[in-house]
Order: sequence, then C-alpha cells, then structure tokens
Amino acid sequence: MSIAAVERETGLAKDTLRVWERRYGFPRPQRDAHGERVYAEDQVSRLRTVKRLMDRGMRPGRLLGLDADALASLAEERTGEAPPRSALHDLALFLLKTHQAGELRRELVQVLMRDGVSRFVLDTVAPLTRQVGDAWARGELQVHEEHLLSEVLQAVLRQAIAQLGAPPGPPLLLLTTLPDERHGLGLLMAEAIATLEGAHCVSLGTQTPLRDIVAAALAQNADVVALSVSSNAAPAQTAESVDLLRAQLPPAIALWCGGAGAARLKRPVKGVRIIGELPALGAALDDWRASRVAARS
Amino acid sequence: MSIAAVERETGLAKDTLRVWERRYGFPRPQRDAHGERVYAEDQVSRLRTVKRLMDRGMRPGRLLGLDADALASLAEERTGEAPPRSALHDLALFLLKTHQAGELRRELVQVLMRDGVSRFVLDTVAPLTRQVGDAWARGELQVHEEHLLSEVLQAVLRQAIAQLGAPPGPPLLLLTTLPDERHGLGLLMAEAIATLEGAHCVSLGTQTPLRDIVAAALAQNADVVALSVSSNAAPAQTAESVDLLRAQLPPAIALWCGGAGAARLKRPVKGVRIIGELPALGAALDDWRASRVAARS
DNA sequence: TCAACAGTTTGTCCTGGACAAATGGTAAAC
DNA sequence: GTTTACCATTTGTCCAGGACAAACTGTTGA
Repeated sequence: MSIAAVERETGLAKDTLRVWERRYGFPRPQRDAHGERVYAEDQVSRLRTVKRLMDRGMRPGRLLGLDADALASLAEERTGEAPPRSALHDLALFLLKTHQAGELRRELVQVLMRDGVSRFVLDTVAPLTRQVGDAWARGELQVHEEHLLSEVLQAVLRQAIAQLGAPPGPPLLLLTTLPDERHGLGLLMAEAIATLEGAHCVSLGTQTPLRDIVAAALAQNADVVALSVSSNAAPAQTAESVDLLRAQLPPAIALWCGGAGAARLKRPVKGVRIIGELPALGAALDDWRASRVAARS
Repeated sequence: MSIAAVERETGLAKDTLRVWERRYGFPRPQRDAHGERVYAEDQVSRLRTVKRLMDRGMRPGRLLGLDADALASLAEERTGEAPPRSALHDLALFLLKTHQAGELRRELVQVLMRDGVSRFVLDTVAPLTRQVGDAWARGELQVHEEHLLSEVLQAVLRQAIAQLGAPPGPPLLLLTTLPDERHGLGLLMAEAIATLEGAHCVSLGTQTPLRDIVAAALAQNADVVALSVSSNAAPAQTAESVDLLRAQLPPAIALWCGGAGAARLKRPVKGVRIIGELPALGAALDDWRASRVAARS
C-alpha cells in the first residue's frame, strides 16, 4: 500500500506519516525497488487505531511508542461518562449495529410522523448524531456503520424537507460547507429548521470552494450564508477559511457558522455569527428580521 | 492565501504547486515573515482557469507559459462538437444559469411523474449530468451551479427511490464510492435502476475508506459491491484502489465499477466487472442471477 | 480556583533532487 | 493510408532532513 493510499485510508497526511517514522520509528514501512514506502496491512490497521485514539484527545507521542497489545487495550477502554440515553436511541444503535437499515428507516419515519419535523430534528436526529459520534470515538461503531446511518438519516430528512415546501422568505439562506468538510447531516438539519422558521433555503451541498460560495451568494442574491462545521474539522484551517470568506463576501450578506466545530472557534471573527446549538438558529433568524426592520425605518 | 488553502480551493496538490513554481516560474507567490508562500487572489484565479483547461485535456507546460490574456482567450474557446440537446435540457440549463432552483425542481419532478423512474433516470438525469459536466469543462457553468443542480437532482432522485420501496433481492447490492470521489449522483442513479430491477440496495454514500467497504460487505452479507467512479477521478489512483479492494474482498462477492471514470480503466482487473453505461447494470444483474442459478444446479 | 508563564510536543511548510508513468511525435510495417 | 512500435519529453509524486509556529502540558503565583 503506497503512502498516498494510506493517506486516503487513514486521513493522516503524507508529511505526518513521514515525520512520525523519523521521530518515533513507527510506522517503518518496507521499501519497493524505487525506494518508496510500502505499508503492510497490519501497520495501516494500527494507524487507524492510533487515529481513533487521537480523536479521543490522546497524543501521538505516547501512542506510537506502545506495542500492539498496549494499543489494543487502550482502544478497548471506554471513556468514563456514558452519555444520556433514551429507548429510541438504544433501538436505533441496535438496529445500526445489526445492519437492519430498512427497519431503522421505518422506525425513524414513524418518529418523524409522530413528533413532527421540528421535534424530530431537535430531539431525535441531533442527539442521535452526537451519540453516534461518541460511540465511534469509543470504538463501538465502525465507519461504515456511521456512513449507513448518515445515509438513512439523509433520506428521511430530505423526505421531511420536501414535504415542508419552500417558504418565500426573507431571509434567503444559502447553506453549504467548507471545502474540506465531508459531513452533510448538519446542513440538512439546519435546512429543516430554517425552512420551518420561514426562511427560504438554497443548499449547495457539501465541500464548496470558497470562491463559489461567494459567487453563489451573489448570484442567488442571498441574505445569509450559513456554514455547517462538524466536530472533526481542523480548527486552524476552519478559522482561516472563515476569515477569507468573510473578507470576500459583501458586508451586507451575513455569515453564520453552526455545528460542533463552529462552537470551538476561539477568537470570534468580526461579522460572523456563531450558532451554538440548532435551536439558536431560530433566534438568529428573528434577530436578522428585527435588524432589517430597524434598518428600514 | 496559504498553500494549503490554494490546494483546497483549486484541487492542485501542494507538491504540484511548488514544482510548477520551480519549473515554469508560475505561480510565484509572495512570502510571509516566516518564508511561507502567500498567494494573491489573481494567482489563484489564474490557477483555477489553468485547472479547468487541463481538465479539457491541455497540458500545463503550455498553459503556464502564457500570459493572462492568452489564457483568457483560450478559456473562451468552445470545444468544437456541440453535444446533442433536447428542449428539456435547454430549459434545465437555463433555469440553472438563472438560479431558479425551485422552478427547476418542479420541472424535474413533473418529468419524473410523466416518464416514470427508469426513463427519467436514463433519458433525463444521465444526459443532463453529462451535459453539465461538458458545460463546466467549456467554462459555461460555474462550480456552484453544478453543486446546485447536483443538490436538486439528489432531492428528486431520493424522492423517486423512496417511492419505489426496497425489493427483497437477491442480489444484495452494496453501493458506495472510493475515498477520493466526491460525486454521488452516479450512485443514486445506479440505486434507482438497480432497485427497479429487483435488487436490494444498501448505500453507504460517498467516500468510504476501503477497509470499511470490505467490512460493510461482510457485515451486510452483500452479494455485490458496486462502485461509482466519476470522470474526474485520477485513473492511476482509481486503479490502485480497485486492485486493493478486489484483493481484500472475498472472491464470492462480486465487484462492479460503473461511471465515466470506470470506462477509462485500461487494464481490466481480474474479477472486476466494468459497467460501461447505466443500462448495462440491468444486464449485469441478469448475468449475476443466471450464474447463481448455474452454480446451484 | 483561576491566570500566566515556560517547556515540550507536533503538524505543516520548506528546498532541491529523483524517477516512473503518461504523453507526443516519428519511423517502420502492414 | 492506417496502424503499430519505439524513443524523447513532460509531469506528478515521492524522498530526505531541516525549521518553526501553534497547541498542549504542567507548574507557579495570585
């Protein structure tokens, strides 16, 4: 497996893999005839474990010195605090782990019908995605199970949004994510909530280049650009991108950032509103409308 | 703009940017106090144009020597052969360029209702995505407009798939894309067609690590793993990934590759079926069923 | 209990060299 | 005249080893 393949597979940058080899002596891959690194399957597997533990907050210097057994036992440990659960979440996680996608979908649609879109998003989807993120960090859930849940939730959420229809606005919200953000569920949740609050939403999906976010905001004549930032996003890169975006966007267009990754942004950029939690989106919309009324009078 | 930001924005690797600077003298960015490259907006803009022309088949050695005017006039040129058009496609492209997303969606839903899912996918969605790809390569369409169409088509296709319900199979198809593939429309089209042909589809969405494709195939007890490869995918990386995947997957599980990028794979990997066009998916399913009957008797 | 500080860790960037895979052009063969 | 085989050039990716800022850790002092 080439270094590029390992980068794709583990998410660890090539530079990082080389500097780890230099500093910690692991991974020390074989070399092909051309002197290029060839990683064995067990090394890649160990790198995956290391990455997962790092996402729990551990640091590579300690992890890379450990042997396979110590690493495995660390990976088995559960983080102390068990998050609050509900019967529905337990059921959903059970269905996910037993790979009953169809059953899971039916169950979620039923909850959607029972609770309505708003409560479904706030009380079911949002906590569920958080729990799944935690479960993944604890090693209880595999990446493909997370993908599967994401796909099922996306189908159900899109169904709900389609049924709502599009209110005329204002404001006109342009929803998307930064170029290196792969998670799109937050975007759909925001779209559902904002649509319920009477905002006209246009979504560009995930991973839009900055240039095109600006171009789309101008072309659509948007009032607000809303970004979804997941907890996995690298804080420094996110901050740089948001800075650049704010600078390129006309001052009249508001810029909002929501999601777990947005809440972590330290120095607040001037002219950017951080939406801490999903319910705060409604307040932000109210504020926007109030300020528009004030500006008109 | 840092080199990492330019990589995110243009899709050109950091190594490539540095080697272009060394060889061709462009882009030659300024340096900050720490000696790191700082790219100006006009350089990034020119790099975007170069990238677009390269996706048309041109080579960087010639493009990077040109000045801004020559580059712009090249970008203005249309490729000779105009693809076949229909009134619907013209209307769709018009609505897209005038950013009437809601109208576009209504129009597409109407076609879906009139023609049924199969013809909608084969006669409308597939040609439309191809035309949009071409229009983007010719510079007639911006990235954000492509994103918007993708989002609208996704919503309509998911609606169609939801209405179909899930047939029991067999076969059980596991649908996903390779880790560096961002386009998910092909996946949805394949899901729609395969569902119509009676296959039970489970989709993991886009960008699944190889390891998790294998794990999901085993966990779901899939009969077939189906990959969607778009035309933008790097052929060499795709071939390497498909090789690795075929090696890690049990021989009893079939591996199919579809999409414009799959058709370009030169040396066919043993044990991998290339689905040249969407309609060929039905034939592949028939063959799979026939071979299963043969194996049983 | 919290804030500030110094030391350590760690990811990303740098330079300049190297080579294989892809591409383009030319000559030979059918 | 068209196709095949070969050689030269182009081009992306990899390598080594050095450097530094940002993030983190732990300690001291208020």
